[in-house]
Amino acid sequence: MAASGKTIERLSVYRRLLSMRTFSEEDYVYSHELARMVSGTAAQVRRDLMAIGVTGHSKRGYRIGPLVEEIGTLLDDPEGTRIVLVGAGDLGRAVLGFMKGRSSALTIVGAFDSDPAKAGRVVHGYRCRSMDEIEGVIAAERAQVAILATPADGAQEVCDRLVEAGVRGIVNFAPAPLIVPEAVWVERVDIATALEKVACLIRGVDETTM
Amino acid sequence: MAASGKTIERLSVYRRLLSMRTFSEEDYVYSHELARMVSGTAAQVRRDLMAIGVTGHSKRGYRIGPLVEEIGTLLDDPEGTRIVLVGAGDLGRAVLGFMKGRSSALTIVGAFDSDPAKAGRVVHGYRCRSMDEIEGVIAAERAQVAILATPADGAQEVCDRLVEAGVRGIVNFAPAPLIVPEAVWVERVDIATALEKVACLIRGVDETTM
DNA sequence: TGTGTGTTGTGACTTCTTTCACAAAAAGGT
DNA sequence: ACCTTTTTGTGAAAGAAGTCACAACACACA
Ligand SMILES: NC(=O)c1ccc[n+]([C@@H]2O[C@H](COP(=O)([O-])OP(=O)(O)OC[C@H]3O[C@@H](n4cnc5c(N)ncnc54)[C@H](O)[C@@H]3O)[C@@H](O)[C@H]2O)c1
Ligand SMILES: NC(=O)c1ccc[n+]([C@@H]2O[C@H](COP(=O)([O-])OP(=O)(O)OC[C@H]3O[C@@H](n4cnc5c(N)ncnc54)[C@H](O)[C@@H]3O)[C@@H](O)[C@H]2O)c1
Repeated sequence: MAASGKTIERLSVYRRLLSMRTFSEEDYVYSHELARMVSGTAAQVRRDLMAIGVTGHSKRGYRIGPLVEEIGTLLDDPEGTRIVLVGAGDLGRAVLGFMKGRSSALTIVGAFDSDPAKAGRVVHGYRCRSMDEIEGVIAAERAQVAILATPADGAQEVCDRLVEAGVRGIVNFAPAPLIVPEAVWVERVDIATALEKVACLIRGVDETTM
Repeated sequence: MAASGKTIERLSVYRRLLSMRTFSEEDYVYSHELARMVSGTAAQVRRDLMAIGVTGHSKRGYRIGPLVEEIGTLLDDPEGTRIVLVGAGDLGRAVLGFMKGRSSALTIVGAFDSDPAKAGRVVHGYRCRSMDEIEGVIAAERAQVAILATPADGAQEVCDRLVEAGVRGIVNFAPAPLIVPEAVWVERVDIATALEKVACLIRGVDETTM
């Protein structure tokens, strides 16, 4: 029942890929089909599904409905996850557009920016608020997670405020170190690193095939 | 000398963190300082640096200048990496803004969008072009890498064109499977997965401390 | 009923990654 | 000159992740 970080990531992807196409009550999927979608192996998919106790049928595969539901019981907080976004620049706008209209366990409960010109503006349906309000909103909404999309300068300071206000997980887009207490989880999303990795790996495909 | 994917990612981060602050010819950094910045361990940092043959000094640490340079010889293609961006929506704009003005081994050589209304528009200094031109630009510029920032629908089709035109690495933001030949490297960047992972991990911190 | 085919579930194995732990090196003080 | 402190470099151990291989099962069709 204990799923590792890697498994959690893949389960999230399986679910999204399955949810994208409509399926009926009696649709099944094979481990090798999921594997192909994520460029993995069938054995790995079966291990992942084993980790959350999902069981399939020989010769038919896994029933999609229960599979999606079971992934949900692992990934989704039954009380919902409430998220604040800090930094309503280009990237913040993209994230808001992306989150908009997803009926899911993840809800944006506030978008914040330090720029007074941004306060009050509505971005993709979310009203941008002043940073002064952020502690209040986090407390009132009991937000557990923050998306940090400010420039690197000042990211640590914003981070400290978020943690102090009760946030326990941060998705960090800023290319800054972010020092946090142990109880807080930081997930770095780094486009520059992704590009550099790809650029590096496509040279020398022979060695380091990973 | 063979660096794994994980090591490459961390080296990229070390370099960026070091490059952010100015340093003089004789500045040194300790493995534990780098470790703190990436929430890792000193031993791991030393292993990473060992992988690229960088050597430090007892009691003084690693000389920053040569370290940054040596990371560069691993990560950077000496001929430069030329990148095309497909999908000049919110996310594409954010990426263009992010890439703009970085004097680095990574260069955006074209931005493309299927929306005729977008063609000709200039985004963060990059002129958005019609999809008709993409094969020509990839060939003329010898672009090796693409950033895919279109909706999931049609992502596979765009991907096929990119691969056919000669692209060998793709950073994929679209929540779509992307089936590619073995010789092409796809790096998925997935905000939804990052959020779900954080949301999942901050519950149950006791178990699965990874 | 029996045979053939294709898939799951999983123990065992392999490979990759991280951590541990300590000798050796360098610097500073006395 | 010697001792103390701090840090590197790395072999060895531990741990995590991924792969293999195959028994067990389910279905199809004769
Ligand atoms: N755009 C990308 O693809 C990309 C990729 C990786 C990382 N990033 C990073 O994400 C961050 C945001 O990128 P962007 O393109 O949206 O930049 P941006 O300049 O368009 O937006 C930044 C926003 O943050 C606000 N801000 C600045 N300081 C703040 C503070 N202390 N508190 C609250 N809000 C503050 C600004 O007012 C602005 O609206 C940057 O750190 C960037 O390096 C961006
Ligand atoms: N915004 C985010 O934070 C985020 C996060 C994860 C994934 N994504 C994904 O990134 C993609 C882009 O997001 P966005 O917010 O920029 O969306 P968007 O709708 O703002 O932009 C998409 C752009 O792609 C263009 N486009 C559509 N089909 C195309 C095609 N076949 N060829 C070329 N261009 C095409 C559209 O004209 C539009 O300009 C989406 O797949 C989204 O799911 C976004």
